[in-house]
Amino acid sequence: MKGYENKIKLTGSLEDYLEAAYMFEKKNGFSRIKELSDFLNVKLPSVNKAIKQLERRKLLTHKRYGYIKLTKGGKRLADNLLSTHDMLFNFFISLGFDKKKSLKYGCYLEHIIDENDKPKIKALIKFLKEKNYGDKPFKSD
Amino acid sequence: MKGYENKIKLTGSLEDYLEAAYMFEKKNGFSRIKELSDFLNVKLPSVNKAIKQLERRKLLTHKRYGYIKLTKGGKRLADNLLSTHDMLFNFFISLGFDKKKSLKYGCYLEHIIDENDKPKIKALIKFLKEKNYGDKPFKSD
DNA sequence: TAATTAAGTTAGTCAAAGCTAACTTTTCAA
DNA sequence: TTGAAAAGTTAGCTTTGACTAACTTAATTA
Repeated sequence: MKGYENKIKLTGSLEDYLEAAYMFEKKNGFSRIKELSDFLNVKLPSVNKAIKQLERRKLLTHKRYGYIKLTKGGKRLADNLLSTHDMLFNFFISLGFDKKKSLKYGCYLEHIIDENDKPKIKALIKFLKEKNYGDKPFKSD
Repeated sequence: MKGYENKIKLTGSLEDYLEAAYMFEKKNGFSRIKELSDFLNVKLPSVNKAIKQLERRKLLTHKRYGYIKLTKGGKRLADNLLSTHDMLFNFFISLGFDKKKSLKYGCYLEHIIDENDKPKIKALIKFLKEKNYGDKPFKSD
C-alpha cells in the first residue's frame, strides 16, 4: 500500500553493525566478519551473531565463511543511518568539539535522534559553519 | 591521600536512579521506591534492585519498607549528575529544540559527556542564549 | 480494631550484547 | 600439496536491566 512505511526498528548495536557493513561494502563491494570485528572492537563471535540477526531481518546476506552483502532494504536503511551519523558528526564539529568527541557524541545520538529534528540540525550546521564556530572555539573561562 | 579522586563509576541506569532520588530528597527530605518507580517509568522491583546496588556502593541508605536517603558521597555524585543533566537540557533548549526532545537528548548524553567538555558547553549556552536562538528557531527549509 | 489497599520485597524469567573455549573451514606459503 | 595460520562458527557463559508472580509489611478506613 502506497504511503505505508515498513519501519524496521533495530537496536542501536545492530544499527552499528549494519552501518559498518555498508561502509566497507561501499569501499570494497562487500564486507567480512573480521573487518567488522576490528572496526567495531568486538570479537568475531559477536559479529557473527549480529550478522545472523540482520540476515533474519533480510537486511543482508551472508555466505558461510564468505562475503556479507546488504540487500536493497538493508542499503536503504543503512543509507539513512550513515547520513544521520555524518550529520551528527558534523554537528558536533561545527560546535567546536574535537573529532574524537564529535564521533563519540554523534554515535550515541544517532540511534535516538528524531527524524523530524534532522532538518533543524542541518540548518544549525549550515549556520554555525558560516559563522566558523568550529574554527574559533570558545574560550571556556 | 590528597588529590586522589575515588572515581565511582556507575552505569547510566544507576545514575538515573541516584539522580532521581536526589531530586525527590531535595524536595521532600527523602525519597521512596514508589515515587522513583512512577518517575522513571519502571516497576517497583526494578527500583528495589537498583537501590540495593546504590546502597552497596554506599551512595545511599534505605530503611526496609522506608525512606531512601543519600549519603554524603551520594550527594556529591548526584549533585554533579544533576548539574550535568540541567546543563545539557539547557544546551538543547538554547539550540531551539522543544522541551521533550531537549530532555531526551540531554538524558542520553549526560551519561557519556566528558568532564572536560562541560565548560565549552556552558560557554555555548551562554552565547546562544544571548543570540536568542531558542526563541527564534531556524526555518528548516 | 480488623480488613482492605498500597507499598515494598523476593525469587525467578527474559532479552540484549558482549565474552571465552573449542572446533571447522579457508587460505597461503614452504 | 600439505600443514600451519587466519578467519569463521558454535555452544555456552556473564552481566545488565527490565519484567511478572507471589508474598510480606505498613497504612488507611469502615
